[in-house]
Amino acid sequence: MGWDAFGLPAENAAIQRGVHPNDWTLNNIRVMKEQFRRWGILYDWSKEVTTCEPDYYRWNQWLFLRLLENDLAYKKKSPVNWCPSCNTVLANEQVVDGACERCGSTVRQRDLEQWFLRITDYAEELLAGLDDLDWPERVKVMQRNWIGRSEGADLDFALPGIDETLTVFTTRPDTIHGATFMVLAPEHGFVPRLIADHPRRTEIEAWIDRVRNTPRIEREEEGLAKEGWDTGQVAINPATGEEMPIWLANYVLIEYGTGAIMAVPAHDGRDLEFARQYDLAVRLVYHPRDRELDPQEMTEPVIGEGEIRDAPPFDGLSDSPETVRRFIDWAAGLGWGRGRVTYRLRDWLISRQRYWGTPIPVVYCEDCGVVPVPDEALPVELPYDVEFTGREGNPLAHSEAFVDAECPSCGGPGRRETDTMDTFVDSSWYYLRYLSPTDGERIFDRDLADRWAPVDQYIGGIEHAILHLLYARFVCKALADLDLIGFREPFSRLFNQGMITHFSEKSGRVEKMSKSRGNTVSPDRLIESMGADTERVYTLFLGPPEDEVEWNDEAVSGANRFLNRLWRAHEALADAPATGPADDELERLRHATIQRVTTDLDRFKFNTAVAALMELGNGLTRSLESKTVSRLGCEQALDTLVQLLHPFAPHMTDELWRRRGHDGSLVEASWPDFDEDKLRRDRVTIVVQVDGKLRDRIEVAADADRKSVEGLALASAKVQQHLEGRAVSRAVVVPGRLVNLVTEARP
RNA sequence: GCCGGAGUGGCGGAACGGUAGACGCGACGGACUCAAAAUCCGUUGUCCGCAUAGGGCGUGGGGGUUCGAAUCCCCCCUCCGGCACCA
Repeated sequence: MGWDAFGLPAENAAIQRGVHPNDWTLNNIRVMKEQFRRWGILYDWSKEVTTCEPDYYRWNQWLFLRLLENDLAYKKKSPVNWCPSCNTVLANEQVVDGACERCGSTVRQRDLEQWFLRITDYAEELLAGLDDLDWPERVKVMQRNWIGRSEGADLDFALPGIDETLTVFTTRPDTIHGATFMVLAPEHGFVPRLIADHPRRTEIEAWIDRVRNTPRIEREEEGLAKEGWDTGQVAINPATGEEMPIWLANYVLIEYGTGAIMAVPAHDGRDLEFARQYDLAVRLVYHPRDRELDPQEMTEPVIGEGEIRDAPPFDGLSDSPETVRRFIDWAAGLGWGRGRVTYRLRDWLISRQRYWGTPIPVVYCEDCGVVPVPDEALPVELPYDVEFTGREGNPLAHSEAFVDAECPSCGGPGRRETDTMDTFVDSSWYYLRYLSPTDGERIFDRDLADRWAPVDQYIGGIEHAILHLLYARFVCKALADLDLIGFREPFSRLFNQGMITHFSEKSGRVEKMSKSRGNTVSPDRLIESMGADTERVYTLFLGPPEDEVEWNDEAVSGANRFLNRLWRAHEALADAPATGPADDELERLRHATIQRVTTDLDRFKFNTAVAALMELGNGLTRSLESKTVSRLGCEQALDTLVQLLHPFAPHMTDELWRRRGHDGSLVEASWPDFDEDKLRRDRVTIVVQVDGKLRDRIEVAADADRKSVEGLALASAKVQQHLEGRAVSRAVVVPGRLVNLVTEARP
């Protein structure tokens, strides 16, 4: 069990209620442990880990230093996402629709110097590795989308006006003959020189400023109007030798590719829209085969069809990956292009301007610069005595005792880094610490790690699809490259549990059950009234665990009735007869239930496992009431039921187990086995169909051969009635299941 | 727009290509009770039908494959989720 205990909620509680984050967190852990106890949830507490303890976060710092040594951690100034409410920067993955993933505030852009981890070095492996993981498809798809690989080429364009070469990234180098203008992001490095002599320079600069300061959410908004300026400069199209005007526009993003594009309006919707808006030339490369298009009139780009014309030696080629490849080879041969793959994934921003996290272990020295804290000096501990005001700025920065530090290199005066790490760093490797949680010498025991990890079965919510799960994969690969572990993927199999939803009085809708929505059902009260076993059985019976399921307060009684019936069944055992005619039937059901529950548990189908247990319970109850099964048979059925039910309802089953006279706890008892022979029946019910429609059911000996089953089916009066004298042309016999009689004159 | 997932009774949900609706909730009828609760028994997809006789129709819609389709294939609709001015 691990407590992912650092993070903003603790610090916000401190600000709002004046409780220290450390006290608040440790108290929450205590309360939650007690809750687990009441639920009957079992963990191996000797493997407990708490990320906010120095014992743990010291190894976070140690890991950071290794990444720093290997150039996988670095600091740079760049535009970053700033949440004004949380008063900290956020990683791209923590910005959802332009808003803070945690609090929902609109995120602003700020230029700040921040620490990053070089996850982009692993983009290709993170993408390729997904194919071999036994993970839900949707999680893999989300990661693929997030990594955003695109294959294409870098192409060089001469800019005679400023004596530079402009490189653009394009996935369609095969359309270069149709490139009629260039577009740069307003932030592109060449822009100041390109517009230096522009007659309306100040206007352009004002516009650039406005675009830069547009909040991310607005700039990414759908249907945002395209705006641009002609720089008055030109680039030379290396394929045609022609001059092309260079424009600046808000639809080109500095973060992607090279921050500049070649615009091919005939074959790109965005470029076409821009060309029409500013009356720029349009030239077709791929001409549709079935119609003539006037480039000056066309309103839709030509995509994925047509053949190349007026671009020797490529004339006649169709739009295909092979054509793209030939263009790349051609450009490469002439020296103005080369194949390249780009990714949407950005490096992981881990700096946080908050107190309740792992201090980043570096010291700034005027003489030596950025100096890592030596391993022996770890952990850099969080000071307890800090003021929480809620004002902007990290409380750590106001703690002189923390900030003042000696330079580890020269011994001179230094200033400690006050940024703390994103809590996703804490959770990116914790599974390795589980193996040796108290080891004071090492981050983890490599031998144990290589023996136990990767994790065979991981369980988590979909909300971690591109956060925790991507970071943990990255850190695993980095650890492997640092030769600290011998595997490159942390979690072999992943299961996504669904959310529990419930009607919310506040919104009048069925929503995710959460405290903030005020639609929670207190497990404590339910446990109080019906017991933890009812709570557990019902929760598992709700529906498939991977689905979103709605909590139904009324349906809980079903689980409660089931358990009560079982208890009464135990009390009724004494009245069972010595011998019973239906012993075999209950015995068969008992074995069938063992089989069903065992396989259902393996498949995580807890809802159908509970259903199977209820069926055995019903069978037993009926037997006891009708007194058709011997006492021994009933006792066996009850014992098996109690054993199979134990993981679902541990408290009551353990009690019943003892009352039945067994020694010890069911936790230590073995799982029941089923006997194939006992599953067999002597006589089976066979369904008879005529032309695929159910017409009758017949009883036959289980080992009856096809011919005799067919004969019995034909002998059925109901079947004869439906055949109406038509001849049977074919009989499909599925042993033990059905007979389908196919007639000649079928409709 | 691209990609992924899902549509089954009044409700939650079951169904290796082989009896659609297991199991549970709810509802209705009955037993017990002075009464209620609890408990127990029965009915409960829908339509025709006096029927607890028989039959028609039924797994979002339309085609197809098959002796047989909720399940496999194609097209469409709706909902949920991810990505999206990504060159």
